[in-house]
Amino acid sequence: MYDPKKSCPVCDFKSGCFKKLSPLELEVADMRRVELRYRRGEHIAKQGSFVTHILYLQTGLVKAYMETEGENSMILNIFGSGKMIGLPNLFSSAPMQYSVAAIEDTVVCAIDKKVIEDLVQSNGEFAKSIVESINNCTMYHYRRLVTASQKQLNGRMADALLHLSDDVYESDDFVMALSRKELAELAGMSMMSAVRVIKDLEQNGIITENSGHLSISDRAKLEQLSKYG
Amino acid sequence: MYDPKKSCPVCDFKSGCFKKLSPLELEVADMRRVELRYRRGEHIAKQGSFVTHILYLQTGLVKAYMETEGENSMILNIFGSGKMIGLPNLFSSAPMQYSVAAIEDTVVCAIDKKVIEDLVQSNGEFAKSIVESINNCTMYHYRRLVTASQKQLNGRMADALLHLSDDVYESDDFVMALSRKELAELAGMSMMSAVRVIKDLEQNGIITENSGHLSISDRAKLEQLSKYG
DNA sequence: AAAAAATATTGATATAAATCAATATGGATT
DNA sequence: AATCCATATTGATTTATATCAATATTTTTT
Repeated sequence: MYDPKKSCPVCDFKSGCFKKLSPLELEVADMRRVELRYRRGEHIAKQGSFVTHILYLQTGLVKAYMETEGENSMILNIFGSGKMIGLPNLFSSAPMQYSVAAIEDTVVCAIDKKVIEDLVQSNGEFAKSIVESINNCTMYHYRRLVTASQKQLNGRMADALLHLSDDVYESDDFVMALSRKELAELAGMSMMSAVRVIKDLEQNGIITENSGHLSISDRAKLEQLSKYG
Repeated sequence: MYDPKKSCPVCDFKSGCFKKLSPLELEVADMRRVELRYRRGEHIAKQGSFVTHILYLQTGLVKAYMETEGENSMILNIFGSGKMIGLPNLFSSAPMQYSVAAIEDTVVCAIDKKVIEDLVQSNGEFAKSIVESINNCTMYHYRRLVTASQKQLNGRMADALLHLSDDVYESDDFVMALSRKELAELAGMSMMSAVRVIKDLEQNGIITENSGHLSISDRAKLEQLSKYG
């Protein structure tokens, strides 16, 4: 059922930052790592728990979300393959700020946090690429904050869809793995509002949806909604 | 008018991460640095411009804010002395994502970005402390995002005040340097709403304000508002 | 295949918060 | 001290969006 796990040095799914490592460094990382498989819907990490490992997303799709007072949580980010999860907890004993769950079947490498921390300190190129990776997230969160606090329904949904298209699927045409509820939690609105807004986008020919497949048919308009809507 | 500027190796205002540097490294940084003084209200950095320097806030108080479509901008963060500004732009050619302006008279060290980047790559302890610093910001932005998208007026203002008290002034009792408009932009609401909410907090004995001095008289209630309000 | 459960859709209503508008206050400038 | 301008305050109204409630559809379980 499980493929035999490949060791880091010969792994084809290597993350950008791991390409900066020597064979020896990769060996060390390999010894402090486990490969984990999750099915659609399964929990991967729980908000409030200790962070002992950094997760590298080999294949699949996950959501990082904050569970808040009240029942609706809020999705911080959707991560596709190649992304690292947990970097904000490097050099910190703070508990996990968010939970992680699989949206699609997912394979994760869990690497001892200490190994990553040591590499940041001992390998300048690696440190650089970790900082780059964290900073990309920061930029996204800035935009996200503006979206959340200044835009209304159409603009918020447009931003959520553009994020999926640009950063996650890297295509105008993708299998929409998120439920309406999840889309609502990503865009920051109630599920009912999400349904209405999406219906509206379809009726205006901005997006097309059939059998779980979403395509952005009028990107220009969607971007305009993101700006002014 | 200007004090003679002290060189980095003997500076008492040194940031945490600079304490990790050797005298030689400090010399190098010192040569690629200018000290700048700004008066209350002055612009320090402009959104959209190239980022050539990392700013170290020696003394004073500044706001980092995003200028958005429409006229109200949004304040991302208030920084007091000892903070570094511009770290998210390390190893990136992206333009400045936000503007920075002085709220109080402020002294800033502007250090060549390249110098900081080189130090991250060559000095592991320095890299560690830069990552720590970025990650603290990230944690704040996560909380901020939840505030913006899930809380209503009272909770949003409570969070803004708690941020000022906990992270900026580190006291329950401080000179409120922000105008109502700025408080509104920090809490994510209209200025009129900010006025009303603050009036309410005063009437309920949660905060006290006189002659520009704010004190949190009932922190427990304020924290409760942050949670459920 | 039938039943049950979860998810999605739609319309009607309630509510939070923005906007509009008028007035007040406090600093700055002359 | 008088004028001016920016900031602040307050009430009335409008608007966006959540909530409530009913129904439909899809998915899962039996």
